[in-house]
Amino acid sequence: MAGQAVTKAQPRFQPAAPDTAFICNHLNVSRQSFSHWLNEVVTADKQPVADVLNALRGQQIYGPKRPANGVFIINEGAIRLFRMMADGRRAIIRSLFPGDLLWVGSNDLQAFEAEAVIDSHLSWFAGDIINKLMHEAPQIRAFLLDHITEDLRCLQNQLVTLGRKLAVERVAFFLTMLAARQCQRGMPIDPVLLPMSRSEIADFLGLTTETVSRSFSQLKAMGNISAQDQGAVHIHDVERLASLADGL
Amino acid sequence: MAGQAVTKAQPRFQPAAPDTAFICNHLNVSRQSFSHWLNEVVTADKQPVADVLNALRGQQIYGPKRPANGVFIINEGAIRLFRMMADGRRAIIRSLFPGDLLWVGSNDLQAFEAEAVIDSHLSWFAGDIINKLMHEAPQIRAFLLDHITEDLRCLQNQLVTLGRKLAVERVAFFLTMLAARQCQRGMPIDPVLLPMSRSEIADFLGLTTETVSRSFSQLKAMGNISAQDQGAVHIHDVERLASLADGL
DNA sequence: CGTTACGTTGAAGCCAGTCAACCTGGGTGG
DNA sequence: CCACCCAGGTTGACTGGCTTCAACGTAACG
Repeated sequence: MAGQAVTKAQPRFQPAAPDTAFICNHLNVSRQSFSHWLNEVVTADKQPVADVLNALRGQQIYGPKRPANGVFIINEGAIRLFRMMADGRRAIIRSLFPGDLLWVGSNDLQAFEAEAVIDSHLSWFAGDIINKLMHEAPQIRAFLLDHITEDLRCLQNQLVTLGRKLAVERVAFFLTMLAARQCQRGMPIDPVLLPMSRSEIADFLGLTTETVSRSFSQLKAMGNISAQDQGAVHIHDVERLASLADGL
Repeated sequence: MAGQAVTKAQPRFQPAAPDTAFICNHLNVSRQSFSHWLNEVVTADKQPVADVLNALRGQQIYGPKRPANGVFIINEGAIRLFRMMADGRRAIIRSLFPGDLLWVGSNDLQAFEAEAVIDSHLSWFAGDIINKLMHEAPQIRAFLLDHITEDLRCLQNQLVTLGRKLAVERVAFFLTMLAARQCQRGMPIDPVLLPMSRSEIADFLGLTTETVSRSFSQLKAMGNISAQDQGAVHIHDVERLASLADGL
């Protein structure tokens, strides 16, 4: 189940910075398509700048054993960022969906691991390429910075949730967030898809599977959500669920 | 107690980007002095690029009412980033000390407030100035990016702490972190200074003042720390405290 | 010397964790 | 095809760690 090496379409994980000549037309594109556009960037001799990676369900994408410096873009699938404590406690730091970015710092080896929740497809941009892109294309720099500050805000929301919210509020927050991200990606909001198990949700919200399950039931009983199967949920009133998540 | 307007030494909170001509010599300086060095950056006509702000204890520095886009640098004092929930629950997201940076995103109004824990002194760099700096001085860009990824890692640590750790482990984590930051800033490690009250620590760790107090007592009883007065703590064995924080 | 804010300690209550039983659906093999 | 297994989800009963409520101690300040 847990990760072997990832299948790599092209074998250059950390190549020397190519002489990039960018297609810097039509840059006023929306957020999620910008990620997609980045994948089209090529060098002067028409070589793609990004490394393409395919990761099967459960495979490790990044870990302490593999220090690096650069940015992943998630094209398809779902990625989880997590950290294990010595005694087996797991904390899921973030879930990444198509269009999301994953920064991997250079300083010291990172304190988290990343693996595929479902079969996924990603691109890797090495640090020096990112540097070059940020230097030569201000729009890309702005995009990357926007994204990283968005990540910060997201983590701040999670901190408030883990620090001060009750179980039901946490689950309500989780569903609201999933719904928001889903429509941010241009998908319909009605069936909110849960591409992860209860124990993943639990480790994400700082709860146990049982408590997550109970909170789901409670939300159903209160008439906030209903579920056909256990991988999809229908939210009756998004506003109401959101204010429930904020303790109102 | 809670914030009036901050005293501003120079009255341009969001000025037009000046024609910056930078002193880009001697850039191989260490982390904390780099922040200090940034304050020395001037425009072509010798005007300082940064806005200087003084904030008294308890004054608000940034809030939802004051949307902006740029970077604060903390020169002196201590700043807390926090979020209030509607019913009064408070979550402290981060404490900032001299040398730390505070990014304020542009997209939508931020979901946190910042205020001075003790009398503080900061610099403000508006978004367009930051942009210009990042474009013209790659070292500054690298420094800023390093700092923001460091922030991310820090928030990730907090998430693990709030999500999966017991009360004593949280306090141990807190003290370890303070100690680390203190020696990162070139200060002696021996008396770890606590420039905040128990209720601040509580809101930072997702606990109550009582539980924080009990955990301190427990750490004393276990022989991990000792305290002369309640604003300074002596850690007997930093390694041991750190591993305690990791649940070992 | 009283007041006030903050910290500590104790006792009781509650929310979420733990343990366990049961259910369901999907895969396997007889 | 059905019996069987197994992993994941739900629900119930009990436990435990943190919160809540409350009393007391202590230091700063007028």
